[in-house]
Amino acid sequence: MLAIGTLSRKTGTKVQTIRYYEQIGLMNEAGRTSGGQRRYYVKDLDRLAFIRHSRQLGFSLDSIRELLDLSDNPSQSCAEADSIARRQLRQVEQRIKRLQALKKELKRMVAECDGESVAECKVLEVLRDHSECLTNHDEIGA
Amino acid sequence: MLAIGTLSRKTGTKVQTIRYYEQIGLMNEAGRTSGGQRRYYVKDLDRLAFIRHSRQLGFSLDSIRELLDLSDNPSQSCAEADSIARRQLRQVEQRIKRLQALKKELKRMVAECDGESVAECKVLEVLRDHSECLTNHDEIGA
DNA sequence: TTGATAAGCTACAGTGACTTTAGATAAAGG
DNA sequence: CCTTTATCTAAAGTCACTGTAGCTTATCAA
Repeated sequence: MLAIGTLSRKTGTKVQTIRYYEQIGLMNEAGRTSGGQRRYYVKDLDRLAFIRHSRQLGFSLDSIRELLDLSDNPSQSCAEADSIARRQLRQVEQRIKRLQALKKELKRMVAECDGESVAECKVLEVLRDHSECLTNHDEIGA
Repeated sequence: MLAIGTLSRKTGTKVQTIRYYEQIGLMNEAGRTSGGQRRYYVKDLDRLAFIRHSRQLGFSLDSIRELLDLSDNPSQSCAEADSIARRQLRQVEQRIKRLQALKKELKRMVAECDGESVAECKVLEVLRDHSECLTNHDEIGA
C-alpha cells in the first residue's frame, strides 16, 4: 500500500493535485487507513502516471478522461483514441503557427527600437497602431 | 461620446471584458449618463485598442499595465518598454520550442497507430509508458 | 513510552483572463 | 407609447491547478 507522498514523488505530481484528481473523479476514491490517510495500489500509480504523461503532452483533463475510458475497455476500436490524439496534434500545430507569427512581430518590434525616449519608442508605437503590423494575429489565446 | 457597445465593435472586445478591464483598473472609470450607462472619449478607445493589441501579441495584463504607464509618461527612456518586449519574445520562443517537441511526439504516436483494437493501441501505449518517448517534455504548461 | 518530526488531513481562497447567467433598467426608433 | 436593442449589476463558472491555515496521524530514535 502506497501513501500519497509516494505517488507524488514517483510521478512528480503535487499531493494537492492528486487529491484534486480524486475530487473531480479522474482518480478513484482511495482506500483509507484507520486514521483517515489515503492508501494506494500500484494500479492507482499507473493511472496517475498515465494522467500526468497525457498532461505533459498537452491533453486536456476532458480528453484524458476519454482516453482513460478507452484504456479501461480494451475490446473497443482504437479509432477513438487515434482521433483524440490527432485533434491534439492539430491544436498544437495551430498554436505553433500563431506563436511563430507573434515571434516575428515581436522581433521586428525590438529590432527597430533604438533606446530613444518613450516618445519615439517603436515598441509602444506598434502597440498603439495595429496597422503597423505585418500579420493579423486576430485571435487571442488561440 | 461613445457607448460601450461602440468600443466593443471597434476593438473586437466583448462588452463584459471592457467592464472587467475597468474593474481591475486597466481602463479608467468611465463617465456615466444620467441613467447610469458608461460613455467614453476617443482616448479611451485608443487605450482599449492598445490593450487589445498587446493581448493579441501575448502580453500579460501586468505587462500591459507597465507598458501603459510608460506610454503615459513620454519623457522616460524607452529601455523599459524594450525589455518588456524582449522578455515577451523569449517567452514566445520557449513556448514554440516546447510545442515543437510535443508535436514531434504526437506525430509519432498517431503515425504508429494502425487502427487495431485498443489492446494494441500505440497511442494509449505511449501514454501509459513514458519511456517510449523520445523527449522528456517534463514541465506541464511551460 | 515519549517526543520530535514528517507527512497527511479538510476546507476554502486565489490564480489569469476572462465568460456566462440572471434579472433588471435605459435608450433609441417608429 | 411601444417595442426592440443595449446596457446595467452582481455573482458564479471556466481550466487546471496552487497556496494557506489549522489541525491530526504515522514513523522512528532515544
